[in-house]
Amino acid sequence: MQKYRVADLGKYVGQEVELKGWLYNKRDIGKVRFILVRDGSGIVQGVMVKNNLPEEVWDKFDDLTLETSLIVRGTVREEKRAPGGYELDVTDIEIFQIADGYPITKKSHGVEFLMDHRHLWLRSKKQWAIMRIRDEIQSAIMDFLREQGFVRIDAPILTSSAAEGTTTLFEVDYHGDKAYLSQSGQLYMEAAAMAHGKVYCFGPAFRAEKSKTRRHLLEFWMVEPEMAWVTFEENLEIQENMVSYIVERVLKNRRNELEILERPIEPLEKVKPPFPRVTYDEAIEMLKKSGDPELEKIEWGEDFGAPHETYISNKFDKPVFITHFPTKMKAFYMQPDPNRPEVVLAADLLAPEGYGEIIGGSERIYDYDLLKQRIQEWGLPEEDYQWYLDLRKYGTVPHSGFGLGLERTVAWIAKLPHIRETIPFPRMLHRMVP
RNA sequence: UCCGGGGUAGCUCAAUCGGCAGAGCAGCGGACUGUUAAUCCGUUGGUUGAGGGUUCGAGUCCCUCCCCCGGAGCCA
Repeated sequence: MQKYRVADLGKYVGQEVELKGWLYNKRDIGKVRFILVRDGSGIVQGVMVKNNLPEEVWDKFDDLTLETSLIVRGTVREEKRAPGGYELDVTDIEIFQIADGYPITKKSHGVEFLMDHRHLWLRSKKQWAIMRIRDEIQSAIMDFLREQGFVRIDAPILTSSAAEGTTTLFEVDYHGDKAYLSQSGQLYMEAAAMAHGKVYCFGPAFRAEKSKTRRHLLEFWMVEPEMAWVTFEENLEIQENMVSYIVERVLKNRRNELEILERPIEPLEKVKPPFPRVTYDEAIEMLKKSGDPELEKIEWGEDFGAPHETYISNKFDKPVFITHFPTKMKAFYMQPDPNRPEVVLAADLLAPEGYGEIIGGSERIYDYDLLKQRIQEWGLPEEDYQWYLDLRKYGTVPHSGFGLGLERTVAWIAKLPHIRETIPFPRMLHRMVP
């Protein structure tokens, strides 16, 4: 293992250190040569001066190619001109393996080429920054929920039927039976919430729709908290607190990565509770008055498309909740508004800057008879939902939960044009390799 | 699945009306003591996605197929 890391070089000014890593770039201007070395924690520039180096060390520069693995020794020096503030006066280079013909060069590449080389693209500076922001968001989510008393409960990936009966699922052979890759762990979390009070699952979800947009993956990660004795309003408060905490953590711990991505931080600094709430009815009214003939076509009872969401969210500089959707539009398990049964106690959270829905949540039906009726109305196979109905039979309580899409959250916070760069190895309609 | 755009050197792209397939970068050789995608000089590199057709002649026109990108629907 390496003792010294590029990220910690500030601690070793004036000292000799040994870095183990890869050649990121090199430049040669004659009797002075520069090597950029990355070690996973960061990138540092090493300086080689011909008059100060033994010839055999000086000559090793000629063999270095992009992504050659090496061990570099040198003295750390503070340097204002260097990104990061430190440089290494190289004293020795030990080549581990010369990388011959590294495909990703310093010039521009197209998406297809980069995606074909995703296993190597991950080494690039921006991709490195994105993965570290993703990691910070995941950690922030887990820390927040743990702090709030949630227990992490893992949901199964292989399931016997659709959770919501709406979306297309990936079918797998289950020793002769049909099984499906999970599209949501929610129903299982409802069971677990009756055991632990507050629970969440955090894992992959699968949707087999042939989606081909910048907001969709076939395999994505979702965190799904579920809480007993929590009603609609309290559910929204937890969501806005969690999202605000996530943003705060990224601003605190991943400032450098945001800079690498040239992500403006002012919009993120505004993300503090409470978030604005707009009812579905109000949203329809806003669209009707938008002045855009396409948007004005929408009628009550229709779902929003991406342009509708963008229009609404652009009216606010924070994430915005859209609440009280028509019952017919939403999943079978959502609790109707007691005052208006034609709408449900559900809310979507739209991220700012046109990033669309990052959370979908609701209060769940706790009444046995109503839930049974809904299962029938939605035409779902009742026998598959017996265990789910049991939860309403043995000590039912009001409960609520939500699902937050990790990749969409990363895309928004990192301000990326496409969701495919937010996950290490994206699974898309025409992409399963690498 | 539908609509639109595209496939030319390792990469990113150009090629006028159908008339000798080009440039930048990468690679290779050389110059340069502070470079930040370094710069400068020289140089190698082609089954134009596949198949068929029209033509004296096709990267270019026609037909079939394959692949990619963007958008729609679905949703996180």
